[in-house]
Amino acid sequence: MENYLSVLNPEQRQAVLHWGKPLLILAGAGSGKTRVITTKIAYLVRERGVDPRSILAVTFTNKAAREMAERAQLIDSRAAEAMIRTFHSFGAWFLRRNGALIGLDSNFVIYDDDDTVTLLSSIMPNTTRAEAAKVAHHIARAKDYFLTPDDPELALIDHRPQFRNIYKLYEERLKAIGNVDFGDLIKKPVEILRAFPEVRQRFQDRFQVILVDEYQDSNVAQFELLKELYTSQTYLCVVGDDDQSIYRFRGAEVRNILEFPDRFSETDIIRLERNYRSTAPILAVAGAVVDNNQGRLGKTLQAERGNGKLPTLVFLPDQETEASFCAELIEKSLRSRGGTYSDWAILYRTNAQSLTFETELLRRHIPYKVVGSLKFYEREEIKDALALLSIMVNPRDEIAFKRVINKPARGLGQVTIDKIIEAASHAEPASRGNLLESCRNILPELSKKARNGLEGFLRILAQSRSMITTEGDVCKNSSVASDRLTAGDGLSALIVYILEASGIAEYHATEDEIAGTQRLSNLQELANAASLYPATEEGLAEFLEHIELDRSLESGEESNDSVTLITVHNTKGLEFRKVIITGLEQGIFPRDDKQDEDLEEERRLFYVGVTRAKDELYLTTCALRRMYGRASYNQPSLFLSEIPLDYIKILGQIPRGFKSGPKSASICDPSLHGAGQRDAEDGRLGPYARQLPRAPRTVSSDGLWRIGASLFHDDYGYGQVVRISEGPEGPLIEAQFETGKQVRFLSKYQSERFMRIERDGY
DNA sequence: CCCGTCGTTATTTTT
DNA sequence: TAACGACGGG
Repeated sequence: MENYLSVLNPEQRQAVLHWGKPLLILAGAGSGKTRVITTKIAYLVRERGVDPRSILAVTFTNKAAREMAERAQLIDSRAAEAMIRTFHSFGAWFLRRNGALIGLDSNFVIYDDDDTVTLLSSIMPNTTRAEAAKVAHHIARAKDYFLTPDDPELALIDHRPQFRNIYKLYEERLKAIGNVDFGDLIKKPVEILRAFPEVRQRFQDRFQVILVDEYQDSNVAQFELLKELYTSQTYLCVVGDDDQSIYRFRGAEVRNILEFPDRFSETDIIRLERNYRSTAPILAVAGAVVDNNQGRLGKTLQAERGNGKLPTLVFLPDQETEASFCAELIEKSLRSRGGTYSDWAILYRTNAQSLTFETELLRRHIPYKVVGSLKFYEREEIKDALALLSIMVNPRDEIAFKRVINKPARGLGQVTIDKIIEAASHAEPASRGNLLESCRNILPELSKKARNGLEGFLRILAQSRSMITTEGDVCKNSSVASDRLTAGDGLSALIVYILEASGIAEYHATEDEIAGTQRLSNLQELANAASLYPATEEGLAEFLEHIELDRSLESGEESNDSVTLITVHNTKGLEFRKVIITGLEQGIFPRDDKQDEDLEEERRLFYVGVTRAKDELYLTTCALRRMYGRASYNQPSLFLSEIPLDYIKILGQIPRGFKSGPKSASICDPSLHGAGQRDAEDGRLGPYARQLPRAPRTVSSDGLWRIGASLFHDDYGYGQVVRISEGPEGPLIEAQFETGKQVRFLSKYQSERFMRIERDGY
């Protein structure tokens, strides 16, 4: 392990060894960012004598947090004691310990977006769920931007005067219930740190080192959290890539990273620009497009892997042809050049686009998997099961209560349920809001049928409770007559019991029979997942928190070889040997309502997609697309026109009016581009202009080509070099093929695709 | 209680 | 277009 620093390149090593002033590491795609962070954690513990418990490393995904912890521990096992968590998991950890200061019980349950919408619906009677969802979205954004209901800036999120009141009401209800939403996991800790200096002091003393990964995705509230934890004694290091900030619509604030050097004085900046993932032509395309963004710190990726295949841009008539083109491309490639299905990923902007690909791949028996569409925890049966568990943890959870109190039907109508909730809200302070207690009190008033049903429900919950307050295996003695589900260890036995006894299992088993669904097996899967947790109060709370905060499903069936269908957003952090980015049309990607900052974000999204590719990149665009039952003729994506023509190989019919990017050598040479009308628009052409125009050459400056030289190309057949010019990217070769195709390519990007068949004398 | 039909409604989604 | 939820007839 003494050599763990020697595997780093100079910039990486500099980033690892850096200490003192705040540090911003601008880590380009594929530049070994994770290696740097993990090595840095280990280095701090090992060489700088930093107590691992004083290190706080925050990420955005559980996957990233896990990977970071694992890899740091591989270098130094003491790193296990560092606090490596997601922002939200850190917030939950903080609130369980300090929430009491603002009247939050430690047994809170974390509401997901769906629960939030349900709660809002109950606050806003006579509104549709869609409307409630919109308000919920706005409240979530407000929290992301650290705005309270009385903040004047709230109008920037939702200008309607009643929004403020609804938000306030929502906060009151959430507080009465004793639960929190995702936004609270960040916002409330900040409020506590601000209101209680002694708490702030404690945390500032504890965390001497703060590392933040994917900093470009942080929101305003998260920035505020960092500010509260930060002192001049703290070593703060953030890592990110402004070009990969793609979650603005969820409150991510790219300015956090852009303005980091302004917010923390004397910031050092280290750029990691060596890319170990993609070949040069792929990075050239990525760079050419993202360079059109104004709001960026700027960096240029260097391809450590060197040259490779030129990316291909394909013009297609419609989405069916697009799907069959992709399928054929994959099949042909596998046949002629080998490789596996899992080398391939088909990327699209919106989930709806996956359908055509699925149909086509299915038809051709090409194995595929759709990433991200599995919404396991949003399924009705799973939400039912979680609601039962939530009530056990927090008997004030009215959303969970309403969900399962009359499911399956126990003869409890809307009126009775409202009465129970109403009574609970007026109870003595000690049991205020406690719905189970309220149920007990109301029993005498009910009809026989309703009373029996409710008594049965309470008995089941009481029995479940007895299973977790006592030690260990008592659970297995309490099994129910039926055996739809199989109980495993620990908490799974409790879940199986409560699902069977409550009738939820039966309810969904019936549903399975009718609709041929897999609900029971989903419930079984949930129970299985719980077997890792002890059947104790803490185990149950931990299980629920884990589920709320980590919804990525690690399904065990990842081993089979298949093509990946995935939205561009979902590809972040992933890589594939061969990537096809589809639907590159104006209106789809980018959506045509996007302007300014939103357009720049779409461009970053395109950049993310392109930089996923290791070896081969294909871009497809359709003239006609049917969406939502409407056919529309779309222009090729703006981003395609930002790619210099000589950076790509083009297949299919180029629509008239399509122009390639302005910054390549080709566009700089007026003789190649008639009017060169873009030049005037683009001020950045200035520096290049001085190199132009240049006299036509007969021999390229690198000596590889001369006019008249013969060459061969896989797709275009035989041809001749007709023009040679020198651009800022080196010699630019223009060739005329027998098929009539005229192609321009940069000499330095010539691959095996442009084969010289007559050796020049140079 | 079950099934068919109509109407609605469609970005992206780490937590 | 197509998928899903709400509602009403049998």
